[in-house]
Amino acid sequence: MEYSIQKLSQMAGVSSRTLRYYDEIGLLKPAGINSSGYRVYGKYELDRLQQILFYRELGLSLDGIREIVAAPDFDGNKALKEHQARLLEKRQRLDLLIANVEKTIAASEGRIAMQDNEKFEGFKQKMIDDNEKKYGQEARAKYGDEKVDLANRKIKGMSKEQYAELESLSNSLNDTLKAALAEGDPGGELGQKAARLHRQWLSYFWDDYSPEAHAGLARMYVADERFSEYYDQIQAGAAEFLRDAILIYTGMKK
Amino acid sequence: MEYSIQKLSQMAGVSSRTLRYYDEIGLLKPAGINSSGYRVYGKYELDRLQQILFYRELGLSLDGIREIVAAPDFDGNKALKEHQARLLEKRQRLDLLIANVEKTIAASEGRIAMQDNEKFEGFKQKMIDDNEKKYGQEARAKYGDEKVDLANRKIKGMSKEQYAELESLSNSLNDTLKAALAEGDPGGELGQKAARLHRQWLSYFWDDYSPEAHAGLARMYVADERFSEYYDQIQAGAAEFLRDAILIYTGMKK
DNA sequence: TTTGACATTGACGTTACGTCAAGGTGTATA
DNA sequence: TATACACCTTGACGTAACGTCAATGTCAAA
Repeated sequence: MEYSIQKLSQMAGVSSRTLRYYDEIGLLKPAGINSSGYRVYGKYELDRLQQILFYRELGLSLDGIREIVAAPDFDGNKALKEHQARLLEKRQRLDLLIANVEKTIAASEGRIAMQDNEKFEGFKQKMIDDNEKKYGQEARAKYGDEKVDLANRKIKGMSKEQYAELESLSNSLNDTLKAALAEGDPGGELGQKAARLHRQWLSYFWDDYSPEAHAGLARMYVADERFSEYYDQIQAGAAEFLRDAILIYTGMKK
Repeated sequence: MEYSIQKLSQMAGVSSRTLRYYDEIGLLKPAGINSSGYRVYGKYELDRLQQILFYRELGLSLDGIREIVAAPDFDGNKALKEHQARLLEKRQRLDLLIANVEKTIAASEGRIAMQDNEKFEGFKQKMIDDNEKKYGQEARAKYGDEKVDLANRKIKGMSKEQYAELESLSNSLNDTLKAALAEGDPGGELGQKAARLHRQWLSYFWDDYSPEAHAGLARMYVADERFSEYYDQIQAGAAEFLRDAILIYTGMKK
């Protein structure tokens, strides 16, 4: 059972260059060298190559693989579980992507109203803006980078289901806000419901809710045109109304 | 709405180096350069960057992305559907990986019999060997490289479901073969069932079935110790028995 | 005035190989 | 026996998509 470099490469489905490379970096040395200087591989090397390729398929770096297959006290189970977790995360992200692509296709085929898609874009934009408002520039120093990154990861790592929840939540918020505007009282039942929904919506991005931060954001909604524009497109004066509702909800006013 | 390179990078979640690189390769040029030589980006660039990142997430190369976002007559729908197909494939592969990892973990925790895992290894090995027998060396010239590669891709690209089917199929084959051995007649009902199952199993790897090739493989099962070893571990003489059954099934004998 | 954050270009490093180039080896065939 | 041809070797440069210095300039705040 002796294999030339090419035979082994064909069996395993890799290039012979790959095998030379693995030899070079000490990941898989041939069993020996024959009189002509050719690499000779045996059954052991085939097994080991399969192991290597297994881990490679899992997305590990060759360095990582070397550590794994070389270490005598290697806790394969632990590493595998860690990797499984990573794979599941990856699939979640992939599912989100697929949902997005599907949505984009559907939108461009006119199966769903284009407005929906615009809203999607708008929200995505607002997420980033909100986040930047709270954690941007000045706040970055205050809260530390980990928190910013955490929030960003939160948005990015959202599953399809989470995203759908978020979307229906923001729909409720919009509807409630409209109804509350008709009622006319930010401190009224509907106004306070809107504020509560807004808090729920916020909790998707912030780990640590505080009335102060919430109220601060509400004030920004009016001060910053990017936000007031967004809410006022629902109805004129909506940004101000929502601000007042939140200020009352958080106990900052009246 | 003017953004510095860093602001834009933070909003979009990429590094400023990335933006410089995109400028360098002409993928995303800043809106302008200010008096200090700083890059200045605007709303248009933000939108475009999000588009770029969207496609990047889908796994496209920057070159590919440039083509898409640069072409004015670009058929977005067609490209999107292609991407969707690619994504779905990717998820299939991921599912297979996850299933494999799960299996490996389960095996190492003793939740499933280790033999199952060994069988898995054995089968994978045998797939490669079978394939090499049919398409290796001498046959490679005859059948052409595309066919070899096609078969290899077939094995690698198998979905979890397909793999499960394949496995249950080989289980049936083993059971039938055992029963047929007890019956003792390769031409009998059970022997012929085994041959039929073997043909089905083969069809997972070969696109073009022919009785000649099938019979050829059956002869190899006895001639080559790698195969006879595998089948004889089911029961002594199994390889020979299977060969005879296949020869009868393909009309090459009696 | 100095500090510190931010910007610039330039250039080398990284991973996991692909792809020549220049040459030696082994064997089937004219 | 010559030669064609597939296979092997090492060496070295190329690739993608940035990361990571280095050296230097800009700008606002203390």
